Amino acid sequence: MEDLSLSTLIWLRMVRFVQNSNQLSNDHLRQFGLTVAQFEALAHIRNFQPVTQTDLAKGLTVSGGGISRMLARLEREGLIAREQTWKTKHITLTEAGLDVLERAFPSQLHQQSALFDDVLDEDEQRTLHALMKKLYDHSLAERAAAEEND
Amino acid sequence: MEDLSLSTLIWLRMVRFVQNSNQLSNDHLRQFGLTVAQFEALAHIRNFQPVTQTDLAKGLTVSGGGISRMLARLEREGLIAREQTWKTKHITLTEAGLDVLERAFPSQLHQQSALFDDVLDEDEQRTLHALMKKLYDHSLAERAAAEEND
DNA sequence: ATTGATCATTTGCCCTGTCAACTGATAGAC
DNA sequence: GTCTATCAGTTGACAGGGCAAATGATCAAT
Repeated sequence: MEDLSLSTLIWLRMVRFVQNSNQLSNDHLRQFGLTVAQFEALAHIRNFQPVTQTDLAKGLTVSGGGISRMLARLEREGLIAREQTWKTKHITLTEAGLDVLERAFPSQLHQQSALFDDVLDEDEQRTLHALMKKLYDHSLAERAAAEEND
Repeated sequence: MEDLSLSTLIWLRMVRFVQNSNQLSNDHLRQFGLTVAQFEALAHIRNFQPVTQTDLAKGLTVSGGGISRMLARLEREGLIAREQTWKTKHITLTEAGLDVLERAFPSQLHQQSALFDDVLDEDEQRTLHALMKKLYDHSLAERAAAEEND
């Protein structure tokens, strides 16, 4: 076992934390018949509807293909509607979609926040937020740079 | 758009950062014909071989089913060997597996570390590491608690 | 009007990953 | 010795997601 660098250790903890957190969210959302990805898609649609698939894909950072399939499932289950105008499809929540989102939203956000609030005080959260912003912005720039020379 | 709590903002940034980072790693590892998951599996096997599938699954935090499939692919490509003794299978790297791992390892670790080293100094990394440890440990405890009452 | 270029979306093929049901093998209990 | 509980691993059905090739629809130039 080689000795890992500090950044590698941070990376490992972060990946595992995100995995655990997603797992917990999935367990929690199961009672509403939703997955984390679906919950996030519904929440994003509610905030931006009507929205095109391309914009939704960007907002959720998934590929066009991925969003197409997920929306097909959500449509099949009657949670969203896709209205085609011209060449783009505009996505909106159905009654059922809004209903399940409103039932799931509060407890999901609470469950999610608790993971942070239970162990980090306000100051620590501010610090973490600032650090994550730096990392996130940098990773975005790297992704953009990778796009360029392809 | 509701105003999101600080913890939710941190969460979003962290998830997106991990996504971006994984994507960058996948792009990088493509030249070696590996995915991030495969890279991590090979690295883990090298450090602990010979190792059983169950232990490997625990080490990588994936389910037994998931590890079974991934190892089947790695075996098909000749990167690992599975030796069955009694009821358990012991996994080791093949020559080819060790070779590709040793070619990919340095640049992958470097690429990975750069994401942190480029924007965070030593102090910031120590702070982040400490915060992530708290979060990670807490998420582990929560997962354990969820297991209990099922 | 026809031909192309362009953009949104879909689809085939693949990898990752979960869960639950199933197979095989071993170890005890009788 | 047989029967059963248990444990390692596999497999089917599914969701999530990537990439690349194919569709479809619009728009611009001829």
